[in-house]
Amino acid sequence: MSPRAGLTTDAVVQLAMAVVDESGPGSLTLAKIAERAGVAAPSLYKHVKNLAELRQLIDLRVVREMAETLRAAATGREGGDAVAAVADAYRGYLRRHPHRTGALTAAPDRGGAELTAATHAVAEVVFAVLRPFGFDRARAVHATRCIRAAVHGFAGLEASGGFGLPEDVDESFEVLKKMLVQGLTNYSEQEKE
Amino acid sequence: MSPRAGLTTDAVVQLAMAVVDESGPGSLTLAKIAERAGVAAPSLYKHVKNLAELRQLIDLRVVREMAETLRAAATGREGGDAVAAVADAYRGYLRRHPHRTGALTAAPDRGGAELTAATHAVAEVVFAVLRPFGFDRARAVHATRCIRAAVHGFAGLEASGGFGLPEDVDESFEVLKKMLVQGLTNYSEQEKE
DNA sequence: CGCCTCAAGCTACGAACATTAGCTTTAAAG
DNA sequence: CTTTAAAGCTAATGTTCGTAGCTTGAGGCG
Repeated sequence: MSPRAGLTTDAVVQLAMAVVDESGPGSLTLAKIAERAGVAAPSLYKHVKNLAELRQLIDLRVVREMAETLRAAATGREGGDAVAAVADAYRGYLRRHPHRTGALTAAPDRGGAELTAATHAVAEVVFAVLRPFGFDRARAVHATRCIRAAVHGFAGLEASGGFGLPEDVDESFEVLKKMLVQGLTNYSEQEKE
Repeated sequence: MSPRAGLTTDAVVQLAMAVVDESGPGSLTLAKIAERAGVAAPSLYKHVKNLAELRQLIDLRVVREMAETLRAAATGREGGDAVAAVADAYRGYLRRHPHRTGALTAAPDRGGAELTAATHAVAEVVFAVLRPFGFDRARAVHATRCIRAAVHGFAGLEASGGFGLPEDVDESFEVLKKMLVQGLTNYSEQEKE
C-alpha cells in the first residue's frame, strides 16, 4: 500500500502532537518531526501541505478529542451534576495536556468545515447538559458561553502556571463549579419573569 | 546622549507591540521591527538581548498596563459594582488589543521579578475590590481565581473569535458578570458556617 | 577648538528552518 | 514481469535569529 517507511498523515499528526505535548506549540518544527519519523524533512510534504496545515490538523484533533471526552463525562448525568462532570473533564484534559490549551481557542471559521463541526460538537455536549435547566435558545447560548469561558479560563490559567499562590487549586475549582451551577439555576429561574 | 538614530529599549518594545497588535504574536520578527525602526536587524541586539527577552518585555508591559487599567476602573466603586467594572475593563482592554491575550497568561515566575510584581499588582486590584465581601485570605484567593478565570476566559475566547453564534456577546457577558457577583455574594455568606 | 571614548549602528557570516523542484525507488496492480 | 503512482531523497532558495568584529559620531574633557 505504501513504499518504504509507511508514513501517513495521521502518523505525522501524532508525532507532531507528541512534540507539542513535550515542549509546547512554539517548538513544533518540521525538522523535529522528520527526525522522529526517520525521514528527511521535505518528505513530510507528501503527507501535509505545510506547517500551517499541520497546526490546523492538530487543532482539529484536539477539539475532537475534547468533544469525545466531554461527551463521555456527560453521559448518564443530569443538571448540576452533569455540568460539574463536564467541567472536571475539561480541566482534566488540559491538566493531562497543558500545551494543548491554544488549540481549543482556534477560531472555528479558519481551519475548515471540519473544525467548525468539531467545535460545534463541543458546544452540543454543553447544550445537552443544559437541557434540564429549561433555557430557551438564546439563554442556552449565553449560558454555554459562560460555562465555557469560566472552565476554559480556569484550565488555561492553570495549564500555563498562572496560579502562583500556594492555596489549593482544586478547591478553587470546586468554588468555581459551585458558582457556575448555582448561577445557572438562578438564571433558569429568572427565565419565567 | 546617543549616536545616530537614538533608538532605545523602550522604543523597540513599542514597535514590537505595534507589530503584535497588527498581526499577532506569532508574526513578531526582529527583521520586521528593524525595518520599522529604520535600522539593520543586528542593531536591535544593542537594546534587547534576544527575541525571547523582547517577548518578556512585551508581556511585562501588557500586564502592567492591565493592572493600571483595572485599578482605574476599580477606584471609586465598591462590592458588586466594582467587580463588574473591573470585569468590563478587563474585557475592554482585550477587545482593544485582541492579540495581547497570550501575554496575560505568561507564567509569573519565568520572566523575572518584575513580571511577578506586575502580576501581583493585578491580583491586588481584585483583592481590594473583594474586601467588602469580607473573605478570609484563603477564600479571597479562591474568589480571585474564579473571577480571573471567568473574565479572562471570556475575553480570551472573544478575542480569538471563539464565539461563532450570532447571539449578542455583550449580553452573554452581562450574564457572566451577574453570575459572578451573585456567586461571590453567596460565597461570602457561606463564610460564617 | 580639537581629541577621546564608547555606545549605537553596520557588514559579514553561520546555523536552523520552511518550502520548492526534480530525481529515484519501491510497492502494488495488472 | 512490467508499469505506475506514491513515497522518499538530494539540492537549492529564502527567511530569520544570533554572533563577531569593524566604523562612526555625539558628548565630555583638556
